Amino acid sequence: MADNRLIIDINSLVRDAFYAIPDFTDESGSHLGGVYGALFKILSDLKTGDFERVEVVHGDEELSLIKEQVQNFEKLWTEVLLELGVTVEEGSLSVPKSDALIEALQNKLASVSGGSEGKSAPIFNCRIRSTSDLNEVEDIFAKALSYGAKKNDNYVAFYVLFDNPSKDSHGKEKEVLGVSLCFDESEAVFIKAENFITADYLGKKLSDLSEKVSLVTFDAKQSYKIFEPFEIKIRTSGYEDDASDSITTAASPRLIDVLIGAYLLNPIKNDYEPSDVAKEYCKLTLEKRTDLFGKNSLKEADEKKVAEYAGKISYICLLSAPLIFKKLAKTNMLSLFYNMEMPLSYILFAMEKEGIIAKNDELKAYGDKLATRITELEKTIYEAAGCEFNINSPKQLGEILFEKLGLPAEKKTKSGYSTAADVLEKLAPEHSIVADILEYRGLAKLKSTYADGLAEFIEADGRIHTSFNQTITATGRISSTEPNLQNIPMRTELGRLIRKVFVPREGYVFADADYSQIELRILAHMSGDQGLIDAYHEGEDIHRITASKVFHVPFDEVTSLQRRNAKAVNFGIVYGISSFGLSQDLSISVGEARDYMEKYFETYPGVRAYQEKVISDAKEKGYSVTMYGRRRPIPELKAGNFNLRQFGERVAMNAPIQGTAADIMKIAMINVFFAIKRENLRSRLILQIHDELVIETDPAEVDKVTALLTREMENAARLAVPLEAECHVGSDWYEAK
DNA sequence: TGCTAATGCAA
DNA sequence: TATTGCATTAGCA
Repeated sequence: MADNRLIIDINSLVRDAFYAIPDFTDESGSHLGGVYGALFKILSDLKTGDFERVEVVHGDEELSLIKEQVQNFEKLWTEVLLELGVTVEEGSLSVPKSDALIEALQNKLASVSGGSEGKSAPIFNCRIRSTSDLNEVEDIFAKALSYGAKKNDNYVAFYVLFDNPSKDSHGKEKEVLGVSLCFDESEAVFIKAENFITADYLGKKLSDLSEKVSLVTFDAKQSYKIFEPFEIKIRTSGYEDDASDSITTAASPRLIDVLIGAYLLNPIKNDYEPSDVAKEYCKLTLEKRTDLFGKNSLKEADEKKVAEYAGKISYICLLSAPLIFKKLAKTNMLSLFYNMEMPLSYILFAMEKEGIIAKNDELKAYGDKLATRITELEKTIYEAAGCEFNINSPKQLGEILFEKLGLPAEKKTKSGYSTAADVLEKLAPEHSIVADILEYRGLAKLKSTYADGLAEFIEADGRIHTSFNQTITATGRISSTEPNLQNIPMRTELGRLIRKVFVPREGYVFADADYSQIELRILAHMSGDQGLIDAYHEGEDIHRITASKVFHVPFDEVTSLQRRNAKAVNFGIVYGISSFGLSQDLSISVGEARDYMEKYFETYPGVRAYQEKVISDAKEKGYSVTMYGRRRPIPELKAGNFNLRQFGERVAMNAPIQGTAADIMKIAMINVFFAIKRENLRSRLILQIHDELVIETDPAEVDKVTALLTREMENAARLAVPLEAECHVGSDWYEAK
């Protein structure tokens, strides 16, 4: 076996450490930058990875800031090699891994850690006080106004503190406990919401402040529950991708959400809390909310601790905002931040607030219908098995099928037999119990997750208010939780019927529009492959056209099998397919799958070239990029493990496509939302399902809204191929889709 | 009670 | 051994 090398590209390593993409942290999670961070990263890679040699390469660097660091690093590395007695040849800084190397690097680390890049002491240089005196509060807001109104980058930080939700119901109504403010680094104040100081009052104060002052907070979407930023209040225009220099010298005050900023700078971090921003950007340690208060009501907690917690968050926002701003500018994501994500955060809030009606009675009736059949199936299954057992337990089910009934066991999982649907489907001819189990599984899923699950989320207004999360996905999509309304069944008729319980308000209808193959169209655009681009200009059925070209048959003579295969390849390409994966999907041999892919790439050579380019760029930079500059760090590309690296390559191919689709949908949402506002319509955007938008529509506005929706979606971006959106109207979600 | 694995739903 | 998510159930510490 060839030797395992840890190849270090100084430029990208230093650049990544500098931008903290991917996350360069020490054991405690504190952010490390520059040479110190790079050294630390190499050491941890060396210790954890299975390497025999280390090789250092570097290229030209344009940014002087990074160039300097690269030179520093190179000097340092050469010193280490000299200490070890390794001869340094021109252009080849390669050295075998040894304990001596690790020790020498650790000594270097210790010698540079005393410098400016070492960790600073975690101290909050900020007094925090608390008040609920109306006069005093008026005075504080007046001071904030006079400070913030002087300059647009005189930020005033605030944080709206909500209580924990009461545990009994799913109702998300969380009480406002107060608002902290900080605009002077030496002091933060927590304003308690009590007596004359109501949540409404505080919200009004913030709304007024936002007219003249740049505000910064953590998780703006939550704070919209009490205030409306002035820039949203007066806005009627859609998305504009203005140049970054006009953003940096913004003419009017803006709202800044450091959570969203931190997410854009590192979207692969699991979740962001204020303490994470404190650690990464301010090098301060902030205790986590659950560590301080658990999940109990904060009303029962020590008032002083509560005020300190809220005050510190404002302080962290004030300190981190300029740093996050600078980093967004450096990474060319300012426009993405200001023009796309910030307005979107308000739209998501508005959609959550609007919610969607789900008919409780119908949900219940649907669930009861399922329960009847489930009971029947249980009986049949127990009889066939010869005993009663928990069908929902893969462990017990595996024992029954593969031991008691002696069916041929195929796949194994970590803990036993696999009983996944694709395995069972192959076993179906062996024993009649298998088909019943599959049906049981399907029904049980529908009942637990959808019939029963969704009913739990219907609130007093008869509507389900999902949470749209903007800072979760690695690619820039939004996600939906509590409940997830982005995975309501569609593919089977029985499941699809669930959609009938989602209805618009009395007298209204739904307008539902979805993009036609947006990801494949983006691939055509980004790859610039003329064949694929032409295919989209030729006609409607892209899969048939692809089949025709790939299999060299006339368009009208494409068989349904050929079309199906072409479709699978089209989809697979977007995910960064392997021939094995394709063979699984189509139930064909790996050889045949490889043949299909080869033919596909011959047909669309630009696609292969594009994918290779994307991978090599990502390897060089450590991240891949969407059309709108959104970055997806891919540390896996530097992994020693082959499978992990392969995964990294698939991610590198997929992220720009999925991410660009997400970007375009976000633009469409902004344009749709403000067009509705501009035209004073009563219709409301209520759902987004990645490539689909649902609007609750006043029947009098149907023509206007369907036209608007289709227009804004199709014109959200101008690509080398047309973007197509299909719009349907119906009196429930089933009909409208 | 909290965590992970297995499973399956969507784009 | 196909991308991105979220919810449920079992099973176990």
